[in-house]
Amino acid sequence: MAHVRSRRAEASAPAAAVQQNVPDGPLFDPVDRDPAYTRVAAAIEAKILARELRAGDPLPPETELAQQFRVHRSTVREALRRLESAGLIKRPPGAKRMVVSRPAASQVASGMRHALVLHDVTFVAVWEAMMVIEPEVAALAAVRRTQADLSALVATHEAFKASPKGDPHAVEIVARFFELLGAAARNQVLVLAKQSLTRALAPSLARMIDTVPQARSRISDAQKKIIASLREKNVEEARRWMSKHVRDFKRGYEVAGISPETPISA
Amino acid sequence: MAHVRSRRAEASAPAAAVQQNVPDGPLFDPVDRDPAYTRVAAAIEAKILARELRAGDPLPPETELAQQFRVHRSTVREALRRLESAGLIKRPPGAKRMVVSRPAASQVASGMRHALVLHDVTFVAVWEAMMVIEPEVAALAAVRRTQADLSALVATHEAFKASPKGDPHAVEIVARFFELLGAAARNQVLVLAKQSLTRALAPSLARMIDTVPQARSRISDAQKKIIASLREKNVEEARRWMSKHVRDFKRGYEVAGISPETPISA
DNA sequence: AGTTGTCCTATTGTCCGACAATCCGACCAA
DNA sequence: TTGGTCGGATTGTCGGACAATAGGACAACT
Repeated sequence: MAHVRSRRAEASAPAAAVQQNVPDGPLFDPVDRDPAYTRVAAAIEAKILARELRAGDPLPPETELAQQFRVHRSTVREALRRLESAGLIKRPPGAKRMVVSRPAASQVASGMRHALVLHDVTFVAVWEAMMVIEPEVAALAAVRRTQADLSALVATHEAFKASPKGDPHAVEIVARFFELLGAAARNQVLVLAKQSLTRALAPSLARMIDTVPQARSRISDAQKKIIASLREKNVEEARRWMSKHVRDFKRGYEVAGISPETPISA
Repeated sequence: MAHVRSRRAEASAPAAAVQQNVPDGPLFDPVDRDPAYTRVAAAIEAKILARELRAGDPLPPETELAQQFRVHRSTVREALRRLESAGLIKRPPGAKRMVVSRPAASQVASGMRHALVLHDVTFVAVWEAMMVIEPEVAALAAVRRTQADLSALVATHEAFKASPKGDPHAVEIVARFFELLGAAARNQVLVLAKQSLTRALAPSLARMIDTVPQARSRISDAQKKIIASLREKNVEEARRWMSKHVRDFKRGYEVAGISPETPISA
């Protein structure tokens, strides 16, 4: 395995190219100089996106990859961390080799949550997005829901009603209700987007529910009405009640004295 | 720096713990055994999300991190690749040290695109999501747009009209139009979601525009109408025209003879 | 004064080589 | 069938090394 000690040559060749007067813009483009681990990662990523490597396929062992790419194993490993974090590969619990995988919804959601948090996105911004998406999801769900969807929603609704007063779990149940609704809407894209929003909102929502006494009953009521609308496949009602439901969140914040400009917390 | 050769001890201690009969659920939780690079990454990530490390702050040099965490530099580097791919840290072009950063919108979008592609999400699914989001974004934009937003939109619209027939660039201009609209709506969350959708749709959209002769003029027309609605701050019209605009995309696909079930391509 | 060349140091990118822990399958004993 | 034991394959981690580059300081040149 030959040492790679030729970066200078690689970099200076283009810079020494013919020079001419060019009216506008920079004369040269910045020369490509991404590290090997980036290229290795990109190469593997490309094969995955092109389906040459399918989800579930085991990746060749690190040593072999190193030989093929003509880089050191450490370099390969850095590339693998890249892909791992992107959710393109993962290690099944208790397995040795890495396998190709499809990014889990939760992974995408958490990526978006990070972005929202670090960009100081406020509660209203997320809420506004929910106001846009959720009612339409409910409408879709009213059309497409199966019996199984209904049962799952009912079960979750019951779980919420049964959850004790100060239960920190309650928010998770609310979140699950939203997720099930997304599933019933049969649209993976919206599910992904929704999930990100719910997850981002969850922590502050928890505070709100604990603070506002009426919150629990209002939520429970809305859930009941939404389920009923879905059962009757009443699109308009589903949309309307979900709208109300989400709007209530903001009201809850106001009642709790939390500013709408509160940034999403980590 | 001491070698760490004690994984067995660490792992078997809990497994050797007291055993008792427990009625339900597994007797033991799976023992934590994530590799060091994961923990290092998690530790740094936590500090970033907690704002102890702010965007722009330079990360300590790898050697120093290695000393602090008591791990080898290679291990630190693997952790850094993780964070890098998550967009939490990056290297400013031509800099040496890594700096803390906030995940760029484009990064989140490309993550979601990967997910959509690998989950075989179809064109209709993305289109449906656009039908949900875009009209509302247009409505918001009609309320919040500034003069500058209008100018930018107009400029892009002109660019689209001016783009030559077979220009593969045209789609990018269409995408930009959508992005500007998102910016005008002043909601970062929706911008993020939108961007993912547009990006995911772009490649197949390109094929459609090239195939369907009327596509260009219809798009141009819709853009004009949308801009006009924003100018007048006419919320209803904005929503209506955007709805039409997006609906047209699907029509274009039908005319082009592309199945709505076509999966999003890479 | 502005440009260019030289030298140093801090830090990254990459490599080499090594070894313990673990997984896996095969093979054997009870 | 169930429960050891054994060897090979592969990962996680480490120590250690060196070239390449960024950034700064400072002298030399025009």
